[in-house]
Amino acid sequence: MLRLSTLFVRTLREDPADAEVPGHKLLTRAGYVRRAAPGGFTWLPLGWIVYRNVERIVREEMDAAGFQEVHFPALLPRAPYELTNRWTEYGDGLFRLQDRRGNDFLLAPTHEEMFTLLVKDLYSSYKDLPLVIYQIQTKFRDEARPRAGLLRGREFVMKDSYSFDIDDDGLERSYQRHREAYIKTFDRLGLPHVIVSALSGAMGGSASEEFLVPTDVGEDTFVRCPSCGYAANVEAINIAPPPEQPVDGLPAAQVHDTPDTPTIATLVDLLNARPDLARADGEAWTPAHTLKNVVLTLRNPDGSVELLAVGVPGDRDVDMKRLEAAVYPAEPAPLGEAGFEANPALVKGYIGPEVLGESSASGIRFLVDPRVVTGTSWVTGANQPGRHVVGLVAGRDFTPDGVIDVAEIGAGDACPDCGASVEMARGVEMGHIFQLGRKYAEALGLTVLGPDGKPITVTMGSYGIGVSRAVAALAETTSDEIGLCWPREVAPADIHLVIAGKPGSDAWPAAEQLAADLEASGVRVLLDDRDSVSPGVKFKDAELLGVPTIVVVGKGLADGRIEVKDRRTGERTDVPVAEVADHLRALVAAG
RNA sequence: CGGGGAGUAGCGCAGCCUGGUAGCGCUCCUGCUUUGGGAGCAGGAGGUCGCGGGUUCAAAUCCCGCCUCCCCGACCA
Repeated sequence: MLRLSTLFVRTLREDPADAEVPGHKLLTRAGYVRRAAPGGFTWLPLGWIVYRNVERIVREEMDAAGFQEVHFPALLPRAPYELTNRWTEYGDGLFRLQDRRGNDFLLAPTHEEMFTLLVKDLYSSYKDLPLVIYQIQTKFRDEARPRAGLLRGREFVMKDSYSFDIDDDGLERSYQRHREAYIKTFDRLGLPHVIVSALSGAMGGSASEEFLVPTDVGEDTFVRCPSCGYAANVEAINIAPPPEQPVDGLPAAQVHDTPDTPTIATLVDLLNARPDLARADGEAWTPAHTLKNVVLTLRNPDGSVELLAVGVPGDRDVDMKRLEAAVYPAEPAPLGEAGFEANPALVKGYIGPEVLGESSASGIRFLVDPRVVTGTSWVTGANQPGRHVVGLVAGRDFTPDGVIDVAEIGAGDACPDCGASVEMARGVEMGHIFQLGRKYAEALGLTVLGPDGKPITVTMGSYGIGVSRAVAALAETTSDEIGLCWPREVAPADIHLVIAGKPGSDAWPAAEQLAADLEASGVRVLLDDRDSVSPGVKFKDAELLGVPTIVVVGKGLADGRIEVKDRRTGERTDVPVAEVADHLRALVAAG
């Protein structure tokens, strides 16, 4: 039994100044966590109970799925990460340190290498597979900017599991087992979630899905189709290209003077103001009729830098996150003034396809949005200051080097599957299941002997759940204006029992007896037995702390009644004293 | 990495412009009163004013440097 008279907790009346998101404010005000370092948090007793409940649920569901728990050090030597090149590839996000002899170590951001090497160490036959092992371990990432409290720290707890199979079918089965286990896990945690298509990325592999918890404070943006159920991270969505059109009969491209049109908006205004440039179909010009060509630098992991030109319809901007994802592991950056000076063929504000492309004079690789299909006609830069070309037709007047799908996605865009309008929403990435493939097995030499005595390279999957982050996500999604509001299975207690009578009154022994009765039958009780604290304070604290059921022993006792209040709905029920214990046991059993 | 804002008691803030005994609310402690919606009265505790340097008779306050935290941004040609 937890007693508020002795519990190590202090609730705050005011919001902490360094907290921004609602869940973080409440976790701090309710005395669940304290910030201890930039991106690092101390768990207080109530928070730690909730954390361990979340961890227990995750562990139980992993075990139920037949996965086996192991535990690696968080402090690892450099060598394994050198073998996969991640010592350097991970960049500034990796915490590196040295021991007293100057040997390099790291605080692990993930453990693919260690899992792979462990299996290589112990297993050598196809008969040993499939295998899934997991751990629940503190991870370290040197985030450039920790934010939103526990949601994005530099030290956090993650459950990561890895599957090992001899072929793609086996990998698919391991993947599906995780998918099902994750759905059960999130349902039990009481976390609303959306499964979205995610990037398989440059890591290879065919399938990747994220479990997102929808909330405005999430840092991932995803699209959802209300019509067919399609859902995808904006980084992973592939838009459906329009059909190609015949180029025959389209008017020839013409270059026009377009003074004072440094932006798309001014260009469109000018086009519409010029009768001689009226569109053949009689419609007004819109930004969607223009082709905007953005030149970027790409820095490769080996340090080399190349240029890339991206052509997108003028009504859309390049989405930086989608671009980063599309060119990973290279890092994109704007060209900048120096870049324009170094490439005189590029006329700022008037870049057109003629000077772009690997076979052009500039040699700059030129990739276009999927909407720029053969037969589409565009207004775009004429590579001279103050001039644009009208009627430049893809497939006739220019041929890009390829397609890149990095334009911004917006609400109302067509669903790639069914064509209906999609919705946009934000979410927190709570889980990620991912078919890794053979990248790590190849890099680290993980093979097993097959039935024919020949080595088979193992294929792997990796699957994560943010455990500490789940506590924050729960605080974010289940709380309200007055406080936290935990799902029962993760709550620090089942019953928050408030003694609202005067010290020395009947309420005290009655509440003590009820608490003891409940505890004896396995119901977890948080008893507010503080004297010299007014009932008002106790009620406010009960609402703030977020235990799902609040029981008040007070003035109703004179009539033989005890008040039972549902934290979420606020609904109050008066229950006769003789029945209240059974009533509460039934509530708890019902979840 | 760029731009803003901030750092003064455990928490939230004022004071700084115009240099001169460091303040308010909450919390905490003592006593009395109070006990169904963040109580009242009285008394009290609690400070390296982020760090370092400088100017000055005198610096929370002015000047220089640094550190840290929070927010926004990171492309729009």
